[in-house]
Amino acid sequence: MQVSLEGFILTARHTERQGKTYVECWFVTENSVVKGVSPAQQGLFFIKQKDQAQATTLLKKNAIENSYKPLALKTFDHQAVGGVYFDKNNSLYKAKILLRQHNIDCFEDDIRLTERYLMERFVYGSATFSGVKLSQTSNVVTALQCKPSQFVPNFALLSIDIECSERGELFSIGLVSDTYKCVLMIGMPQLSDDWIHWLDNEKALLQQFVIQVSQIDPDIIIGWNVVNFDFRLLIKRAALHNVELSLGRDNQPILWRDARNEVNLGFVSMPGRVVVDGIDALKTAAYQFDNFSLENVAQTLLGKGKKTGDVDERLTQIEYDFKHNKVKLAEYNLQDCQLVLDVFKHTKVMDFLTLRSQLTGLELDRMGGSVAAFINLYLPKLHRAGYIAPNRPKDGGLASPGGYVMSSKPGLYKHVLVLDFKSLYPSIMRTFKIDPLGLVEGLLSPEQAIDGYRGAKFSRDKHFLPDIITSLWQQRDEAKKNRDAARSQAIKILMNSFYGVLGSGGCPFYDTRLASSITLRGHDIMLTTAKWIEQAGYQVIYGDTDSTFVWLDGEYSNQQATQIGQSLAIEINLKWQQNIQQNHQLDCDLEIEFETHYSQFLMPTIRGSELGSKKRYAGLKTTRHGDELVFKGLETVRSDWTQLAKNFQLTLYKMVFSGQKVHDYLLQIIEDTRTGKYDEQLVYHKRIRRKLDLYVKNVPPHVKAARLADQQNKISGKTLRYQHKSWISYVITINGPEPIEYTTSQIDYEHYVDKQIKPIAEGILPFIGLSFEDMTSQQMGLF
DNA sequence: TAGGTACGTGGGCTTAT
DNA sequence: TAAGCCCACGTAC
Repeated sequence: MQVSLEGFILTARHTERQGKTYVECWFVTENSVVKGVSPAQQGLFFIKQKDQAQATTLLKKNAIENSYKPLALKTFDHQAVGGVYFDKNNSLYKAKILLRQHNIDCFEDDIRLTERYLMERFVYGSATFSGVKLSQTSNVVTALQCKPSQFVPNFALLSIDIECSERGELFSIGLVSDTYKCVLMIGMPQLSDDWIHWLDNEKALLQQFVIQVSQIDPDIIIGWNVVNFDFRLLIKRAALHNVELSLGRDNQPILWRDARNEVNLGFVSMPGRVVVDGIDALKTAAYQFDNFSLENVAQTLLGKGKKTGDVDERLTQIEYDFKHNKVKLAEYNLQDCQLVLDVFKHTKVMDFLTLRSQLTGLELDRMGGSVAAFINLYLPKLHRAGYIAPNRPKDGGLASPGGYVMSSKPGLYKHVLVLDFKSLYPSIMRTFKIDPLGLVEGLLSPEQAIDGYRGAKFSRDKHFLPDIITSLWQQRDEAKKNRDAARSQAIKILMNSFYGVLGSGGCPFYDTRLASSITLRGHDIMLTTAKWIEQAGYQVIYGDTDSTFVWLDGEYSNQQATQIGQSLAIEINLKWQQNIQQNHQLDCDLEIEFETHYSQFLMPTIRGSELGSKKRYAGLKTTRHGDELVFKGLETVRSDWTQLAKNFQLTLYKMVFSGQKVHDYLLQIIEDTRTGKYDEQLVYHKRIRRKLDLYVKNVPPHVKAARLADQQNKISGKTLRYQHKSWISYVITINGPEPIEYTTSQIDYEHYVDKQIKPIAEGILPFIGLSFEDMTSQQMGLF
């Protein structure tokens, strides 16, 4: 029976049967879940036609089955290529290794079969698919055909969370969806709510979990660190008890893969279901939290969530409850599942991931992947233009410069305006037709081409990126108009990733001329814009990459300042249009806009110098809704400064901006610090970004503290907590840094006065004619 | 299971004195 | 022991 349906691809993989390879996709349709199986597919890569004889001989000698076909395609250096085709994935893999060993270039040999299958059909996430169904009730479609679509289903989400002992023995598993909740708990049945299912032992728990998931039949399983904690442990315990974790659809087993270069990182996959971790998902959607614990995220976003003590305390509590109060543990377990579900709903992060998938073809559970997204979008178009992708540079390629950061003019200012270019790099790529194919074609006919930098020339009409960006830009404007934040965000991130990808040696299209033609054009735009603003009679005091800070010397009302900002923006936009039409005969897509009016603004100097600082400033922003203090780069916004320093800086700047005297406050805070009034604000938090034993050349304070902590943990038989990448909280004592959980020495108050208060005071006091040294030495004299 | 560069700061380590 | 270099971290864009 022939069918045609619309669906969204949950998972796609290739399978082999009788020496042939098939693409197998699981689709969620409007009211069913369908497995589609394609006709037999061949994997392929390309080689230069001149290498064909040697390659064919080598493959034959090694008995690797293949077929070769010359194609009307060429490399970026204009050499004709042919495709080498394989029925079996393993043959392709062996072939590329063999040919590489004999220095024969293979192209696009790392594009996987399923990815190529979908991208060459321009299928990204959604698909209209058709094929043959065996019966009315079957959920399998063979002879699959796919076409692009925009269909989005309602995904069935299931939130899971496990509780276990410190040694990793399972206690319980919570499962919560919109319509169902339960906790599977090991223990003798006792009087309790019916959502608690009692199981005899760990093996029974795991078996029941598989049954439960199969019955709930979710499309997407979510949780908090669910892959690298929950599933990692579930898989380990299942192996121990010889339980098959057939959690996929059609009872397919779940698969675990360790990341290549990371110890504590792995991935799960299973046909027909996707596992999405809340932490990864929020990070991908550009959410930022100081601390990605579920408690903190739920508290920040939803204003709810339980208060928990430190990790040790929590583990002890769980183990205690498992012995003495299982119902309480079950409730706790359930609550975490519910919180994750609530966070997903609140942030609409699945909407974001779905849109990202539709824009890029990346799977829902694929994090990062900017290069892959670029390839998915670009490669099919490139092939149709007669080219294949080059290989990524072996040595990472030549470096390219980044954004232009102006020297700043330090000072305490009134009325500083910030003008920003909207999406500067994408707009440069649009305007100046920056594009990999465009570079190849531009160099072929340089006389009509657009000048780039570092010898680049870009074709005026043969290119893809400018049009892709233009289309995305329009879609984003549309999304903004419809107040569709998830869509707007997904598009913004994708647009901004294009530059990063072209500037990354990990991308096959990397070319320093592409990246430099974007960034160096940015330099020129910044400098020229600043020049025009000065010609208009204002002073530019700073700028970074796409922003320009303009000082209005004099007295202005908010309205007047805004007026000036807006007319400056209009004037500059006009000038750029004229300039680019005149010099390049191109339409200008650059757009500067008036962003902020700071009624008070501090541009500090570099510490211990007269020179203006970069990437550090503070200002009092005036908006319709009132005043707001903004800090950039300064201690207040740095997670590795103490709360004491942050509170001090905030108060001090407020006082200075409002013209208050700071003398008494400064002396008071120093005295209060010394007398122990702020002891709980003296903690440093810092990440330990490497493994603890890799710090050999010099041992920074946070590493010293971490080593002390783990020495103590070892002595008292506790788990070592700092050996791999981790976070440490510590204080500085008269005996040096000590971890907060094992602080024994007296706090070194002079350290805090000297290293947390003094530098912050010295950052701003000189601008109001004061000196920290003078103010405090008078005080010292009194003692 | 490959987005980037530019920058400031503190502190340890090495070296010249 | 002061100066300079380099490492480590976090941040702006």
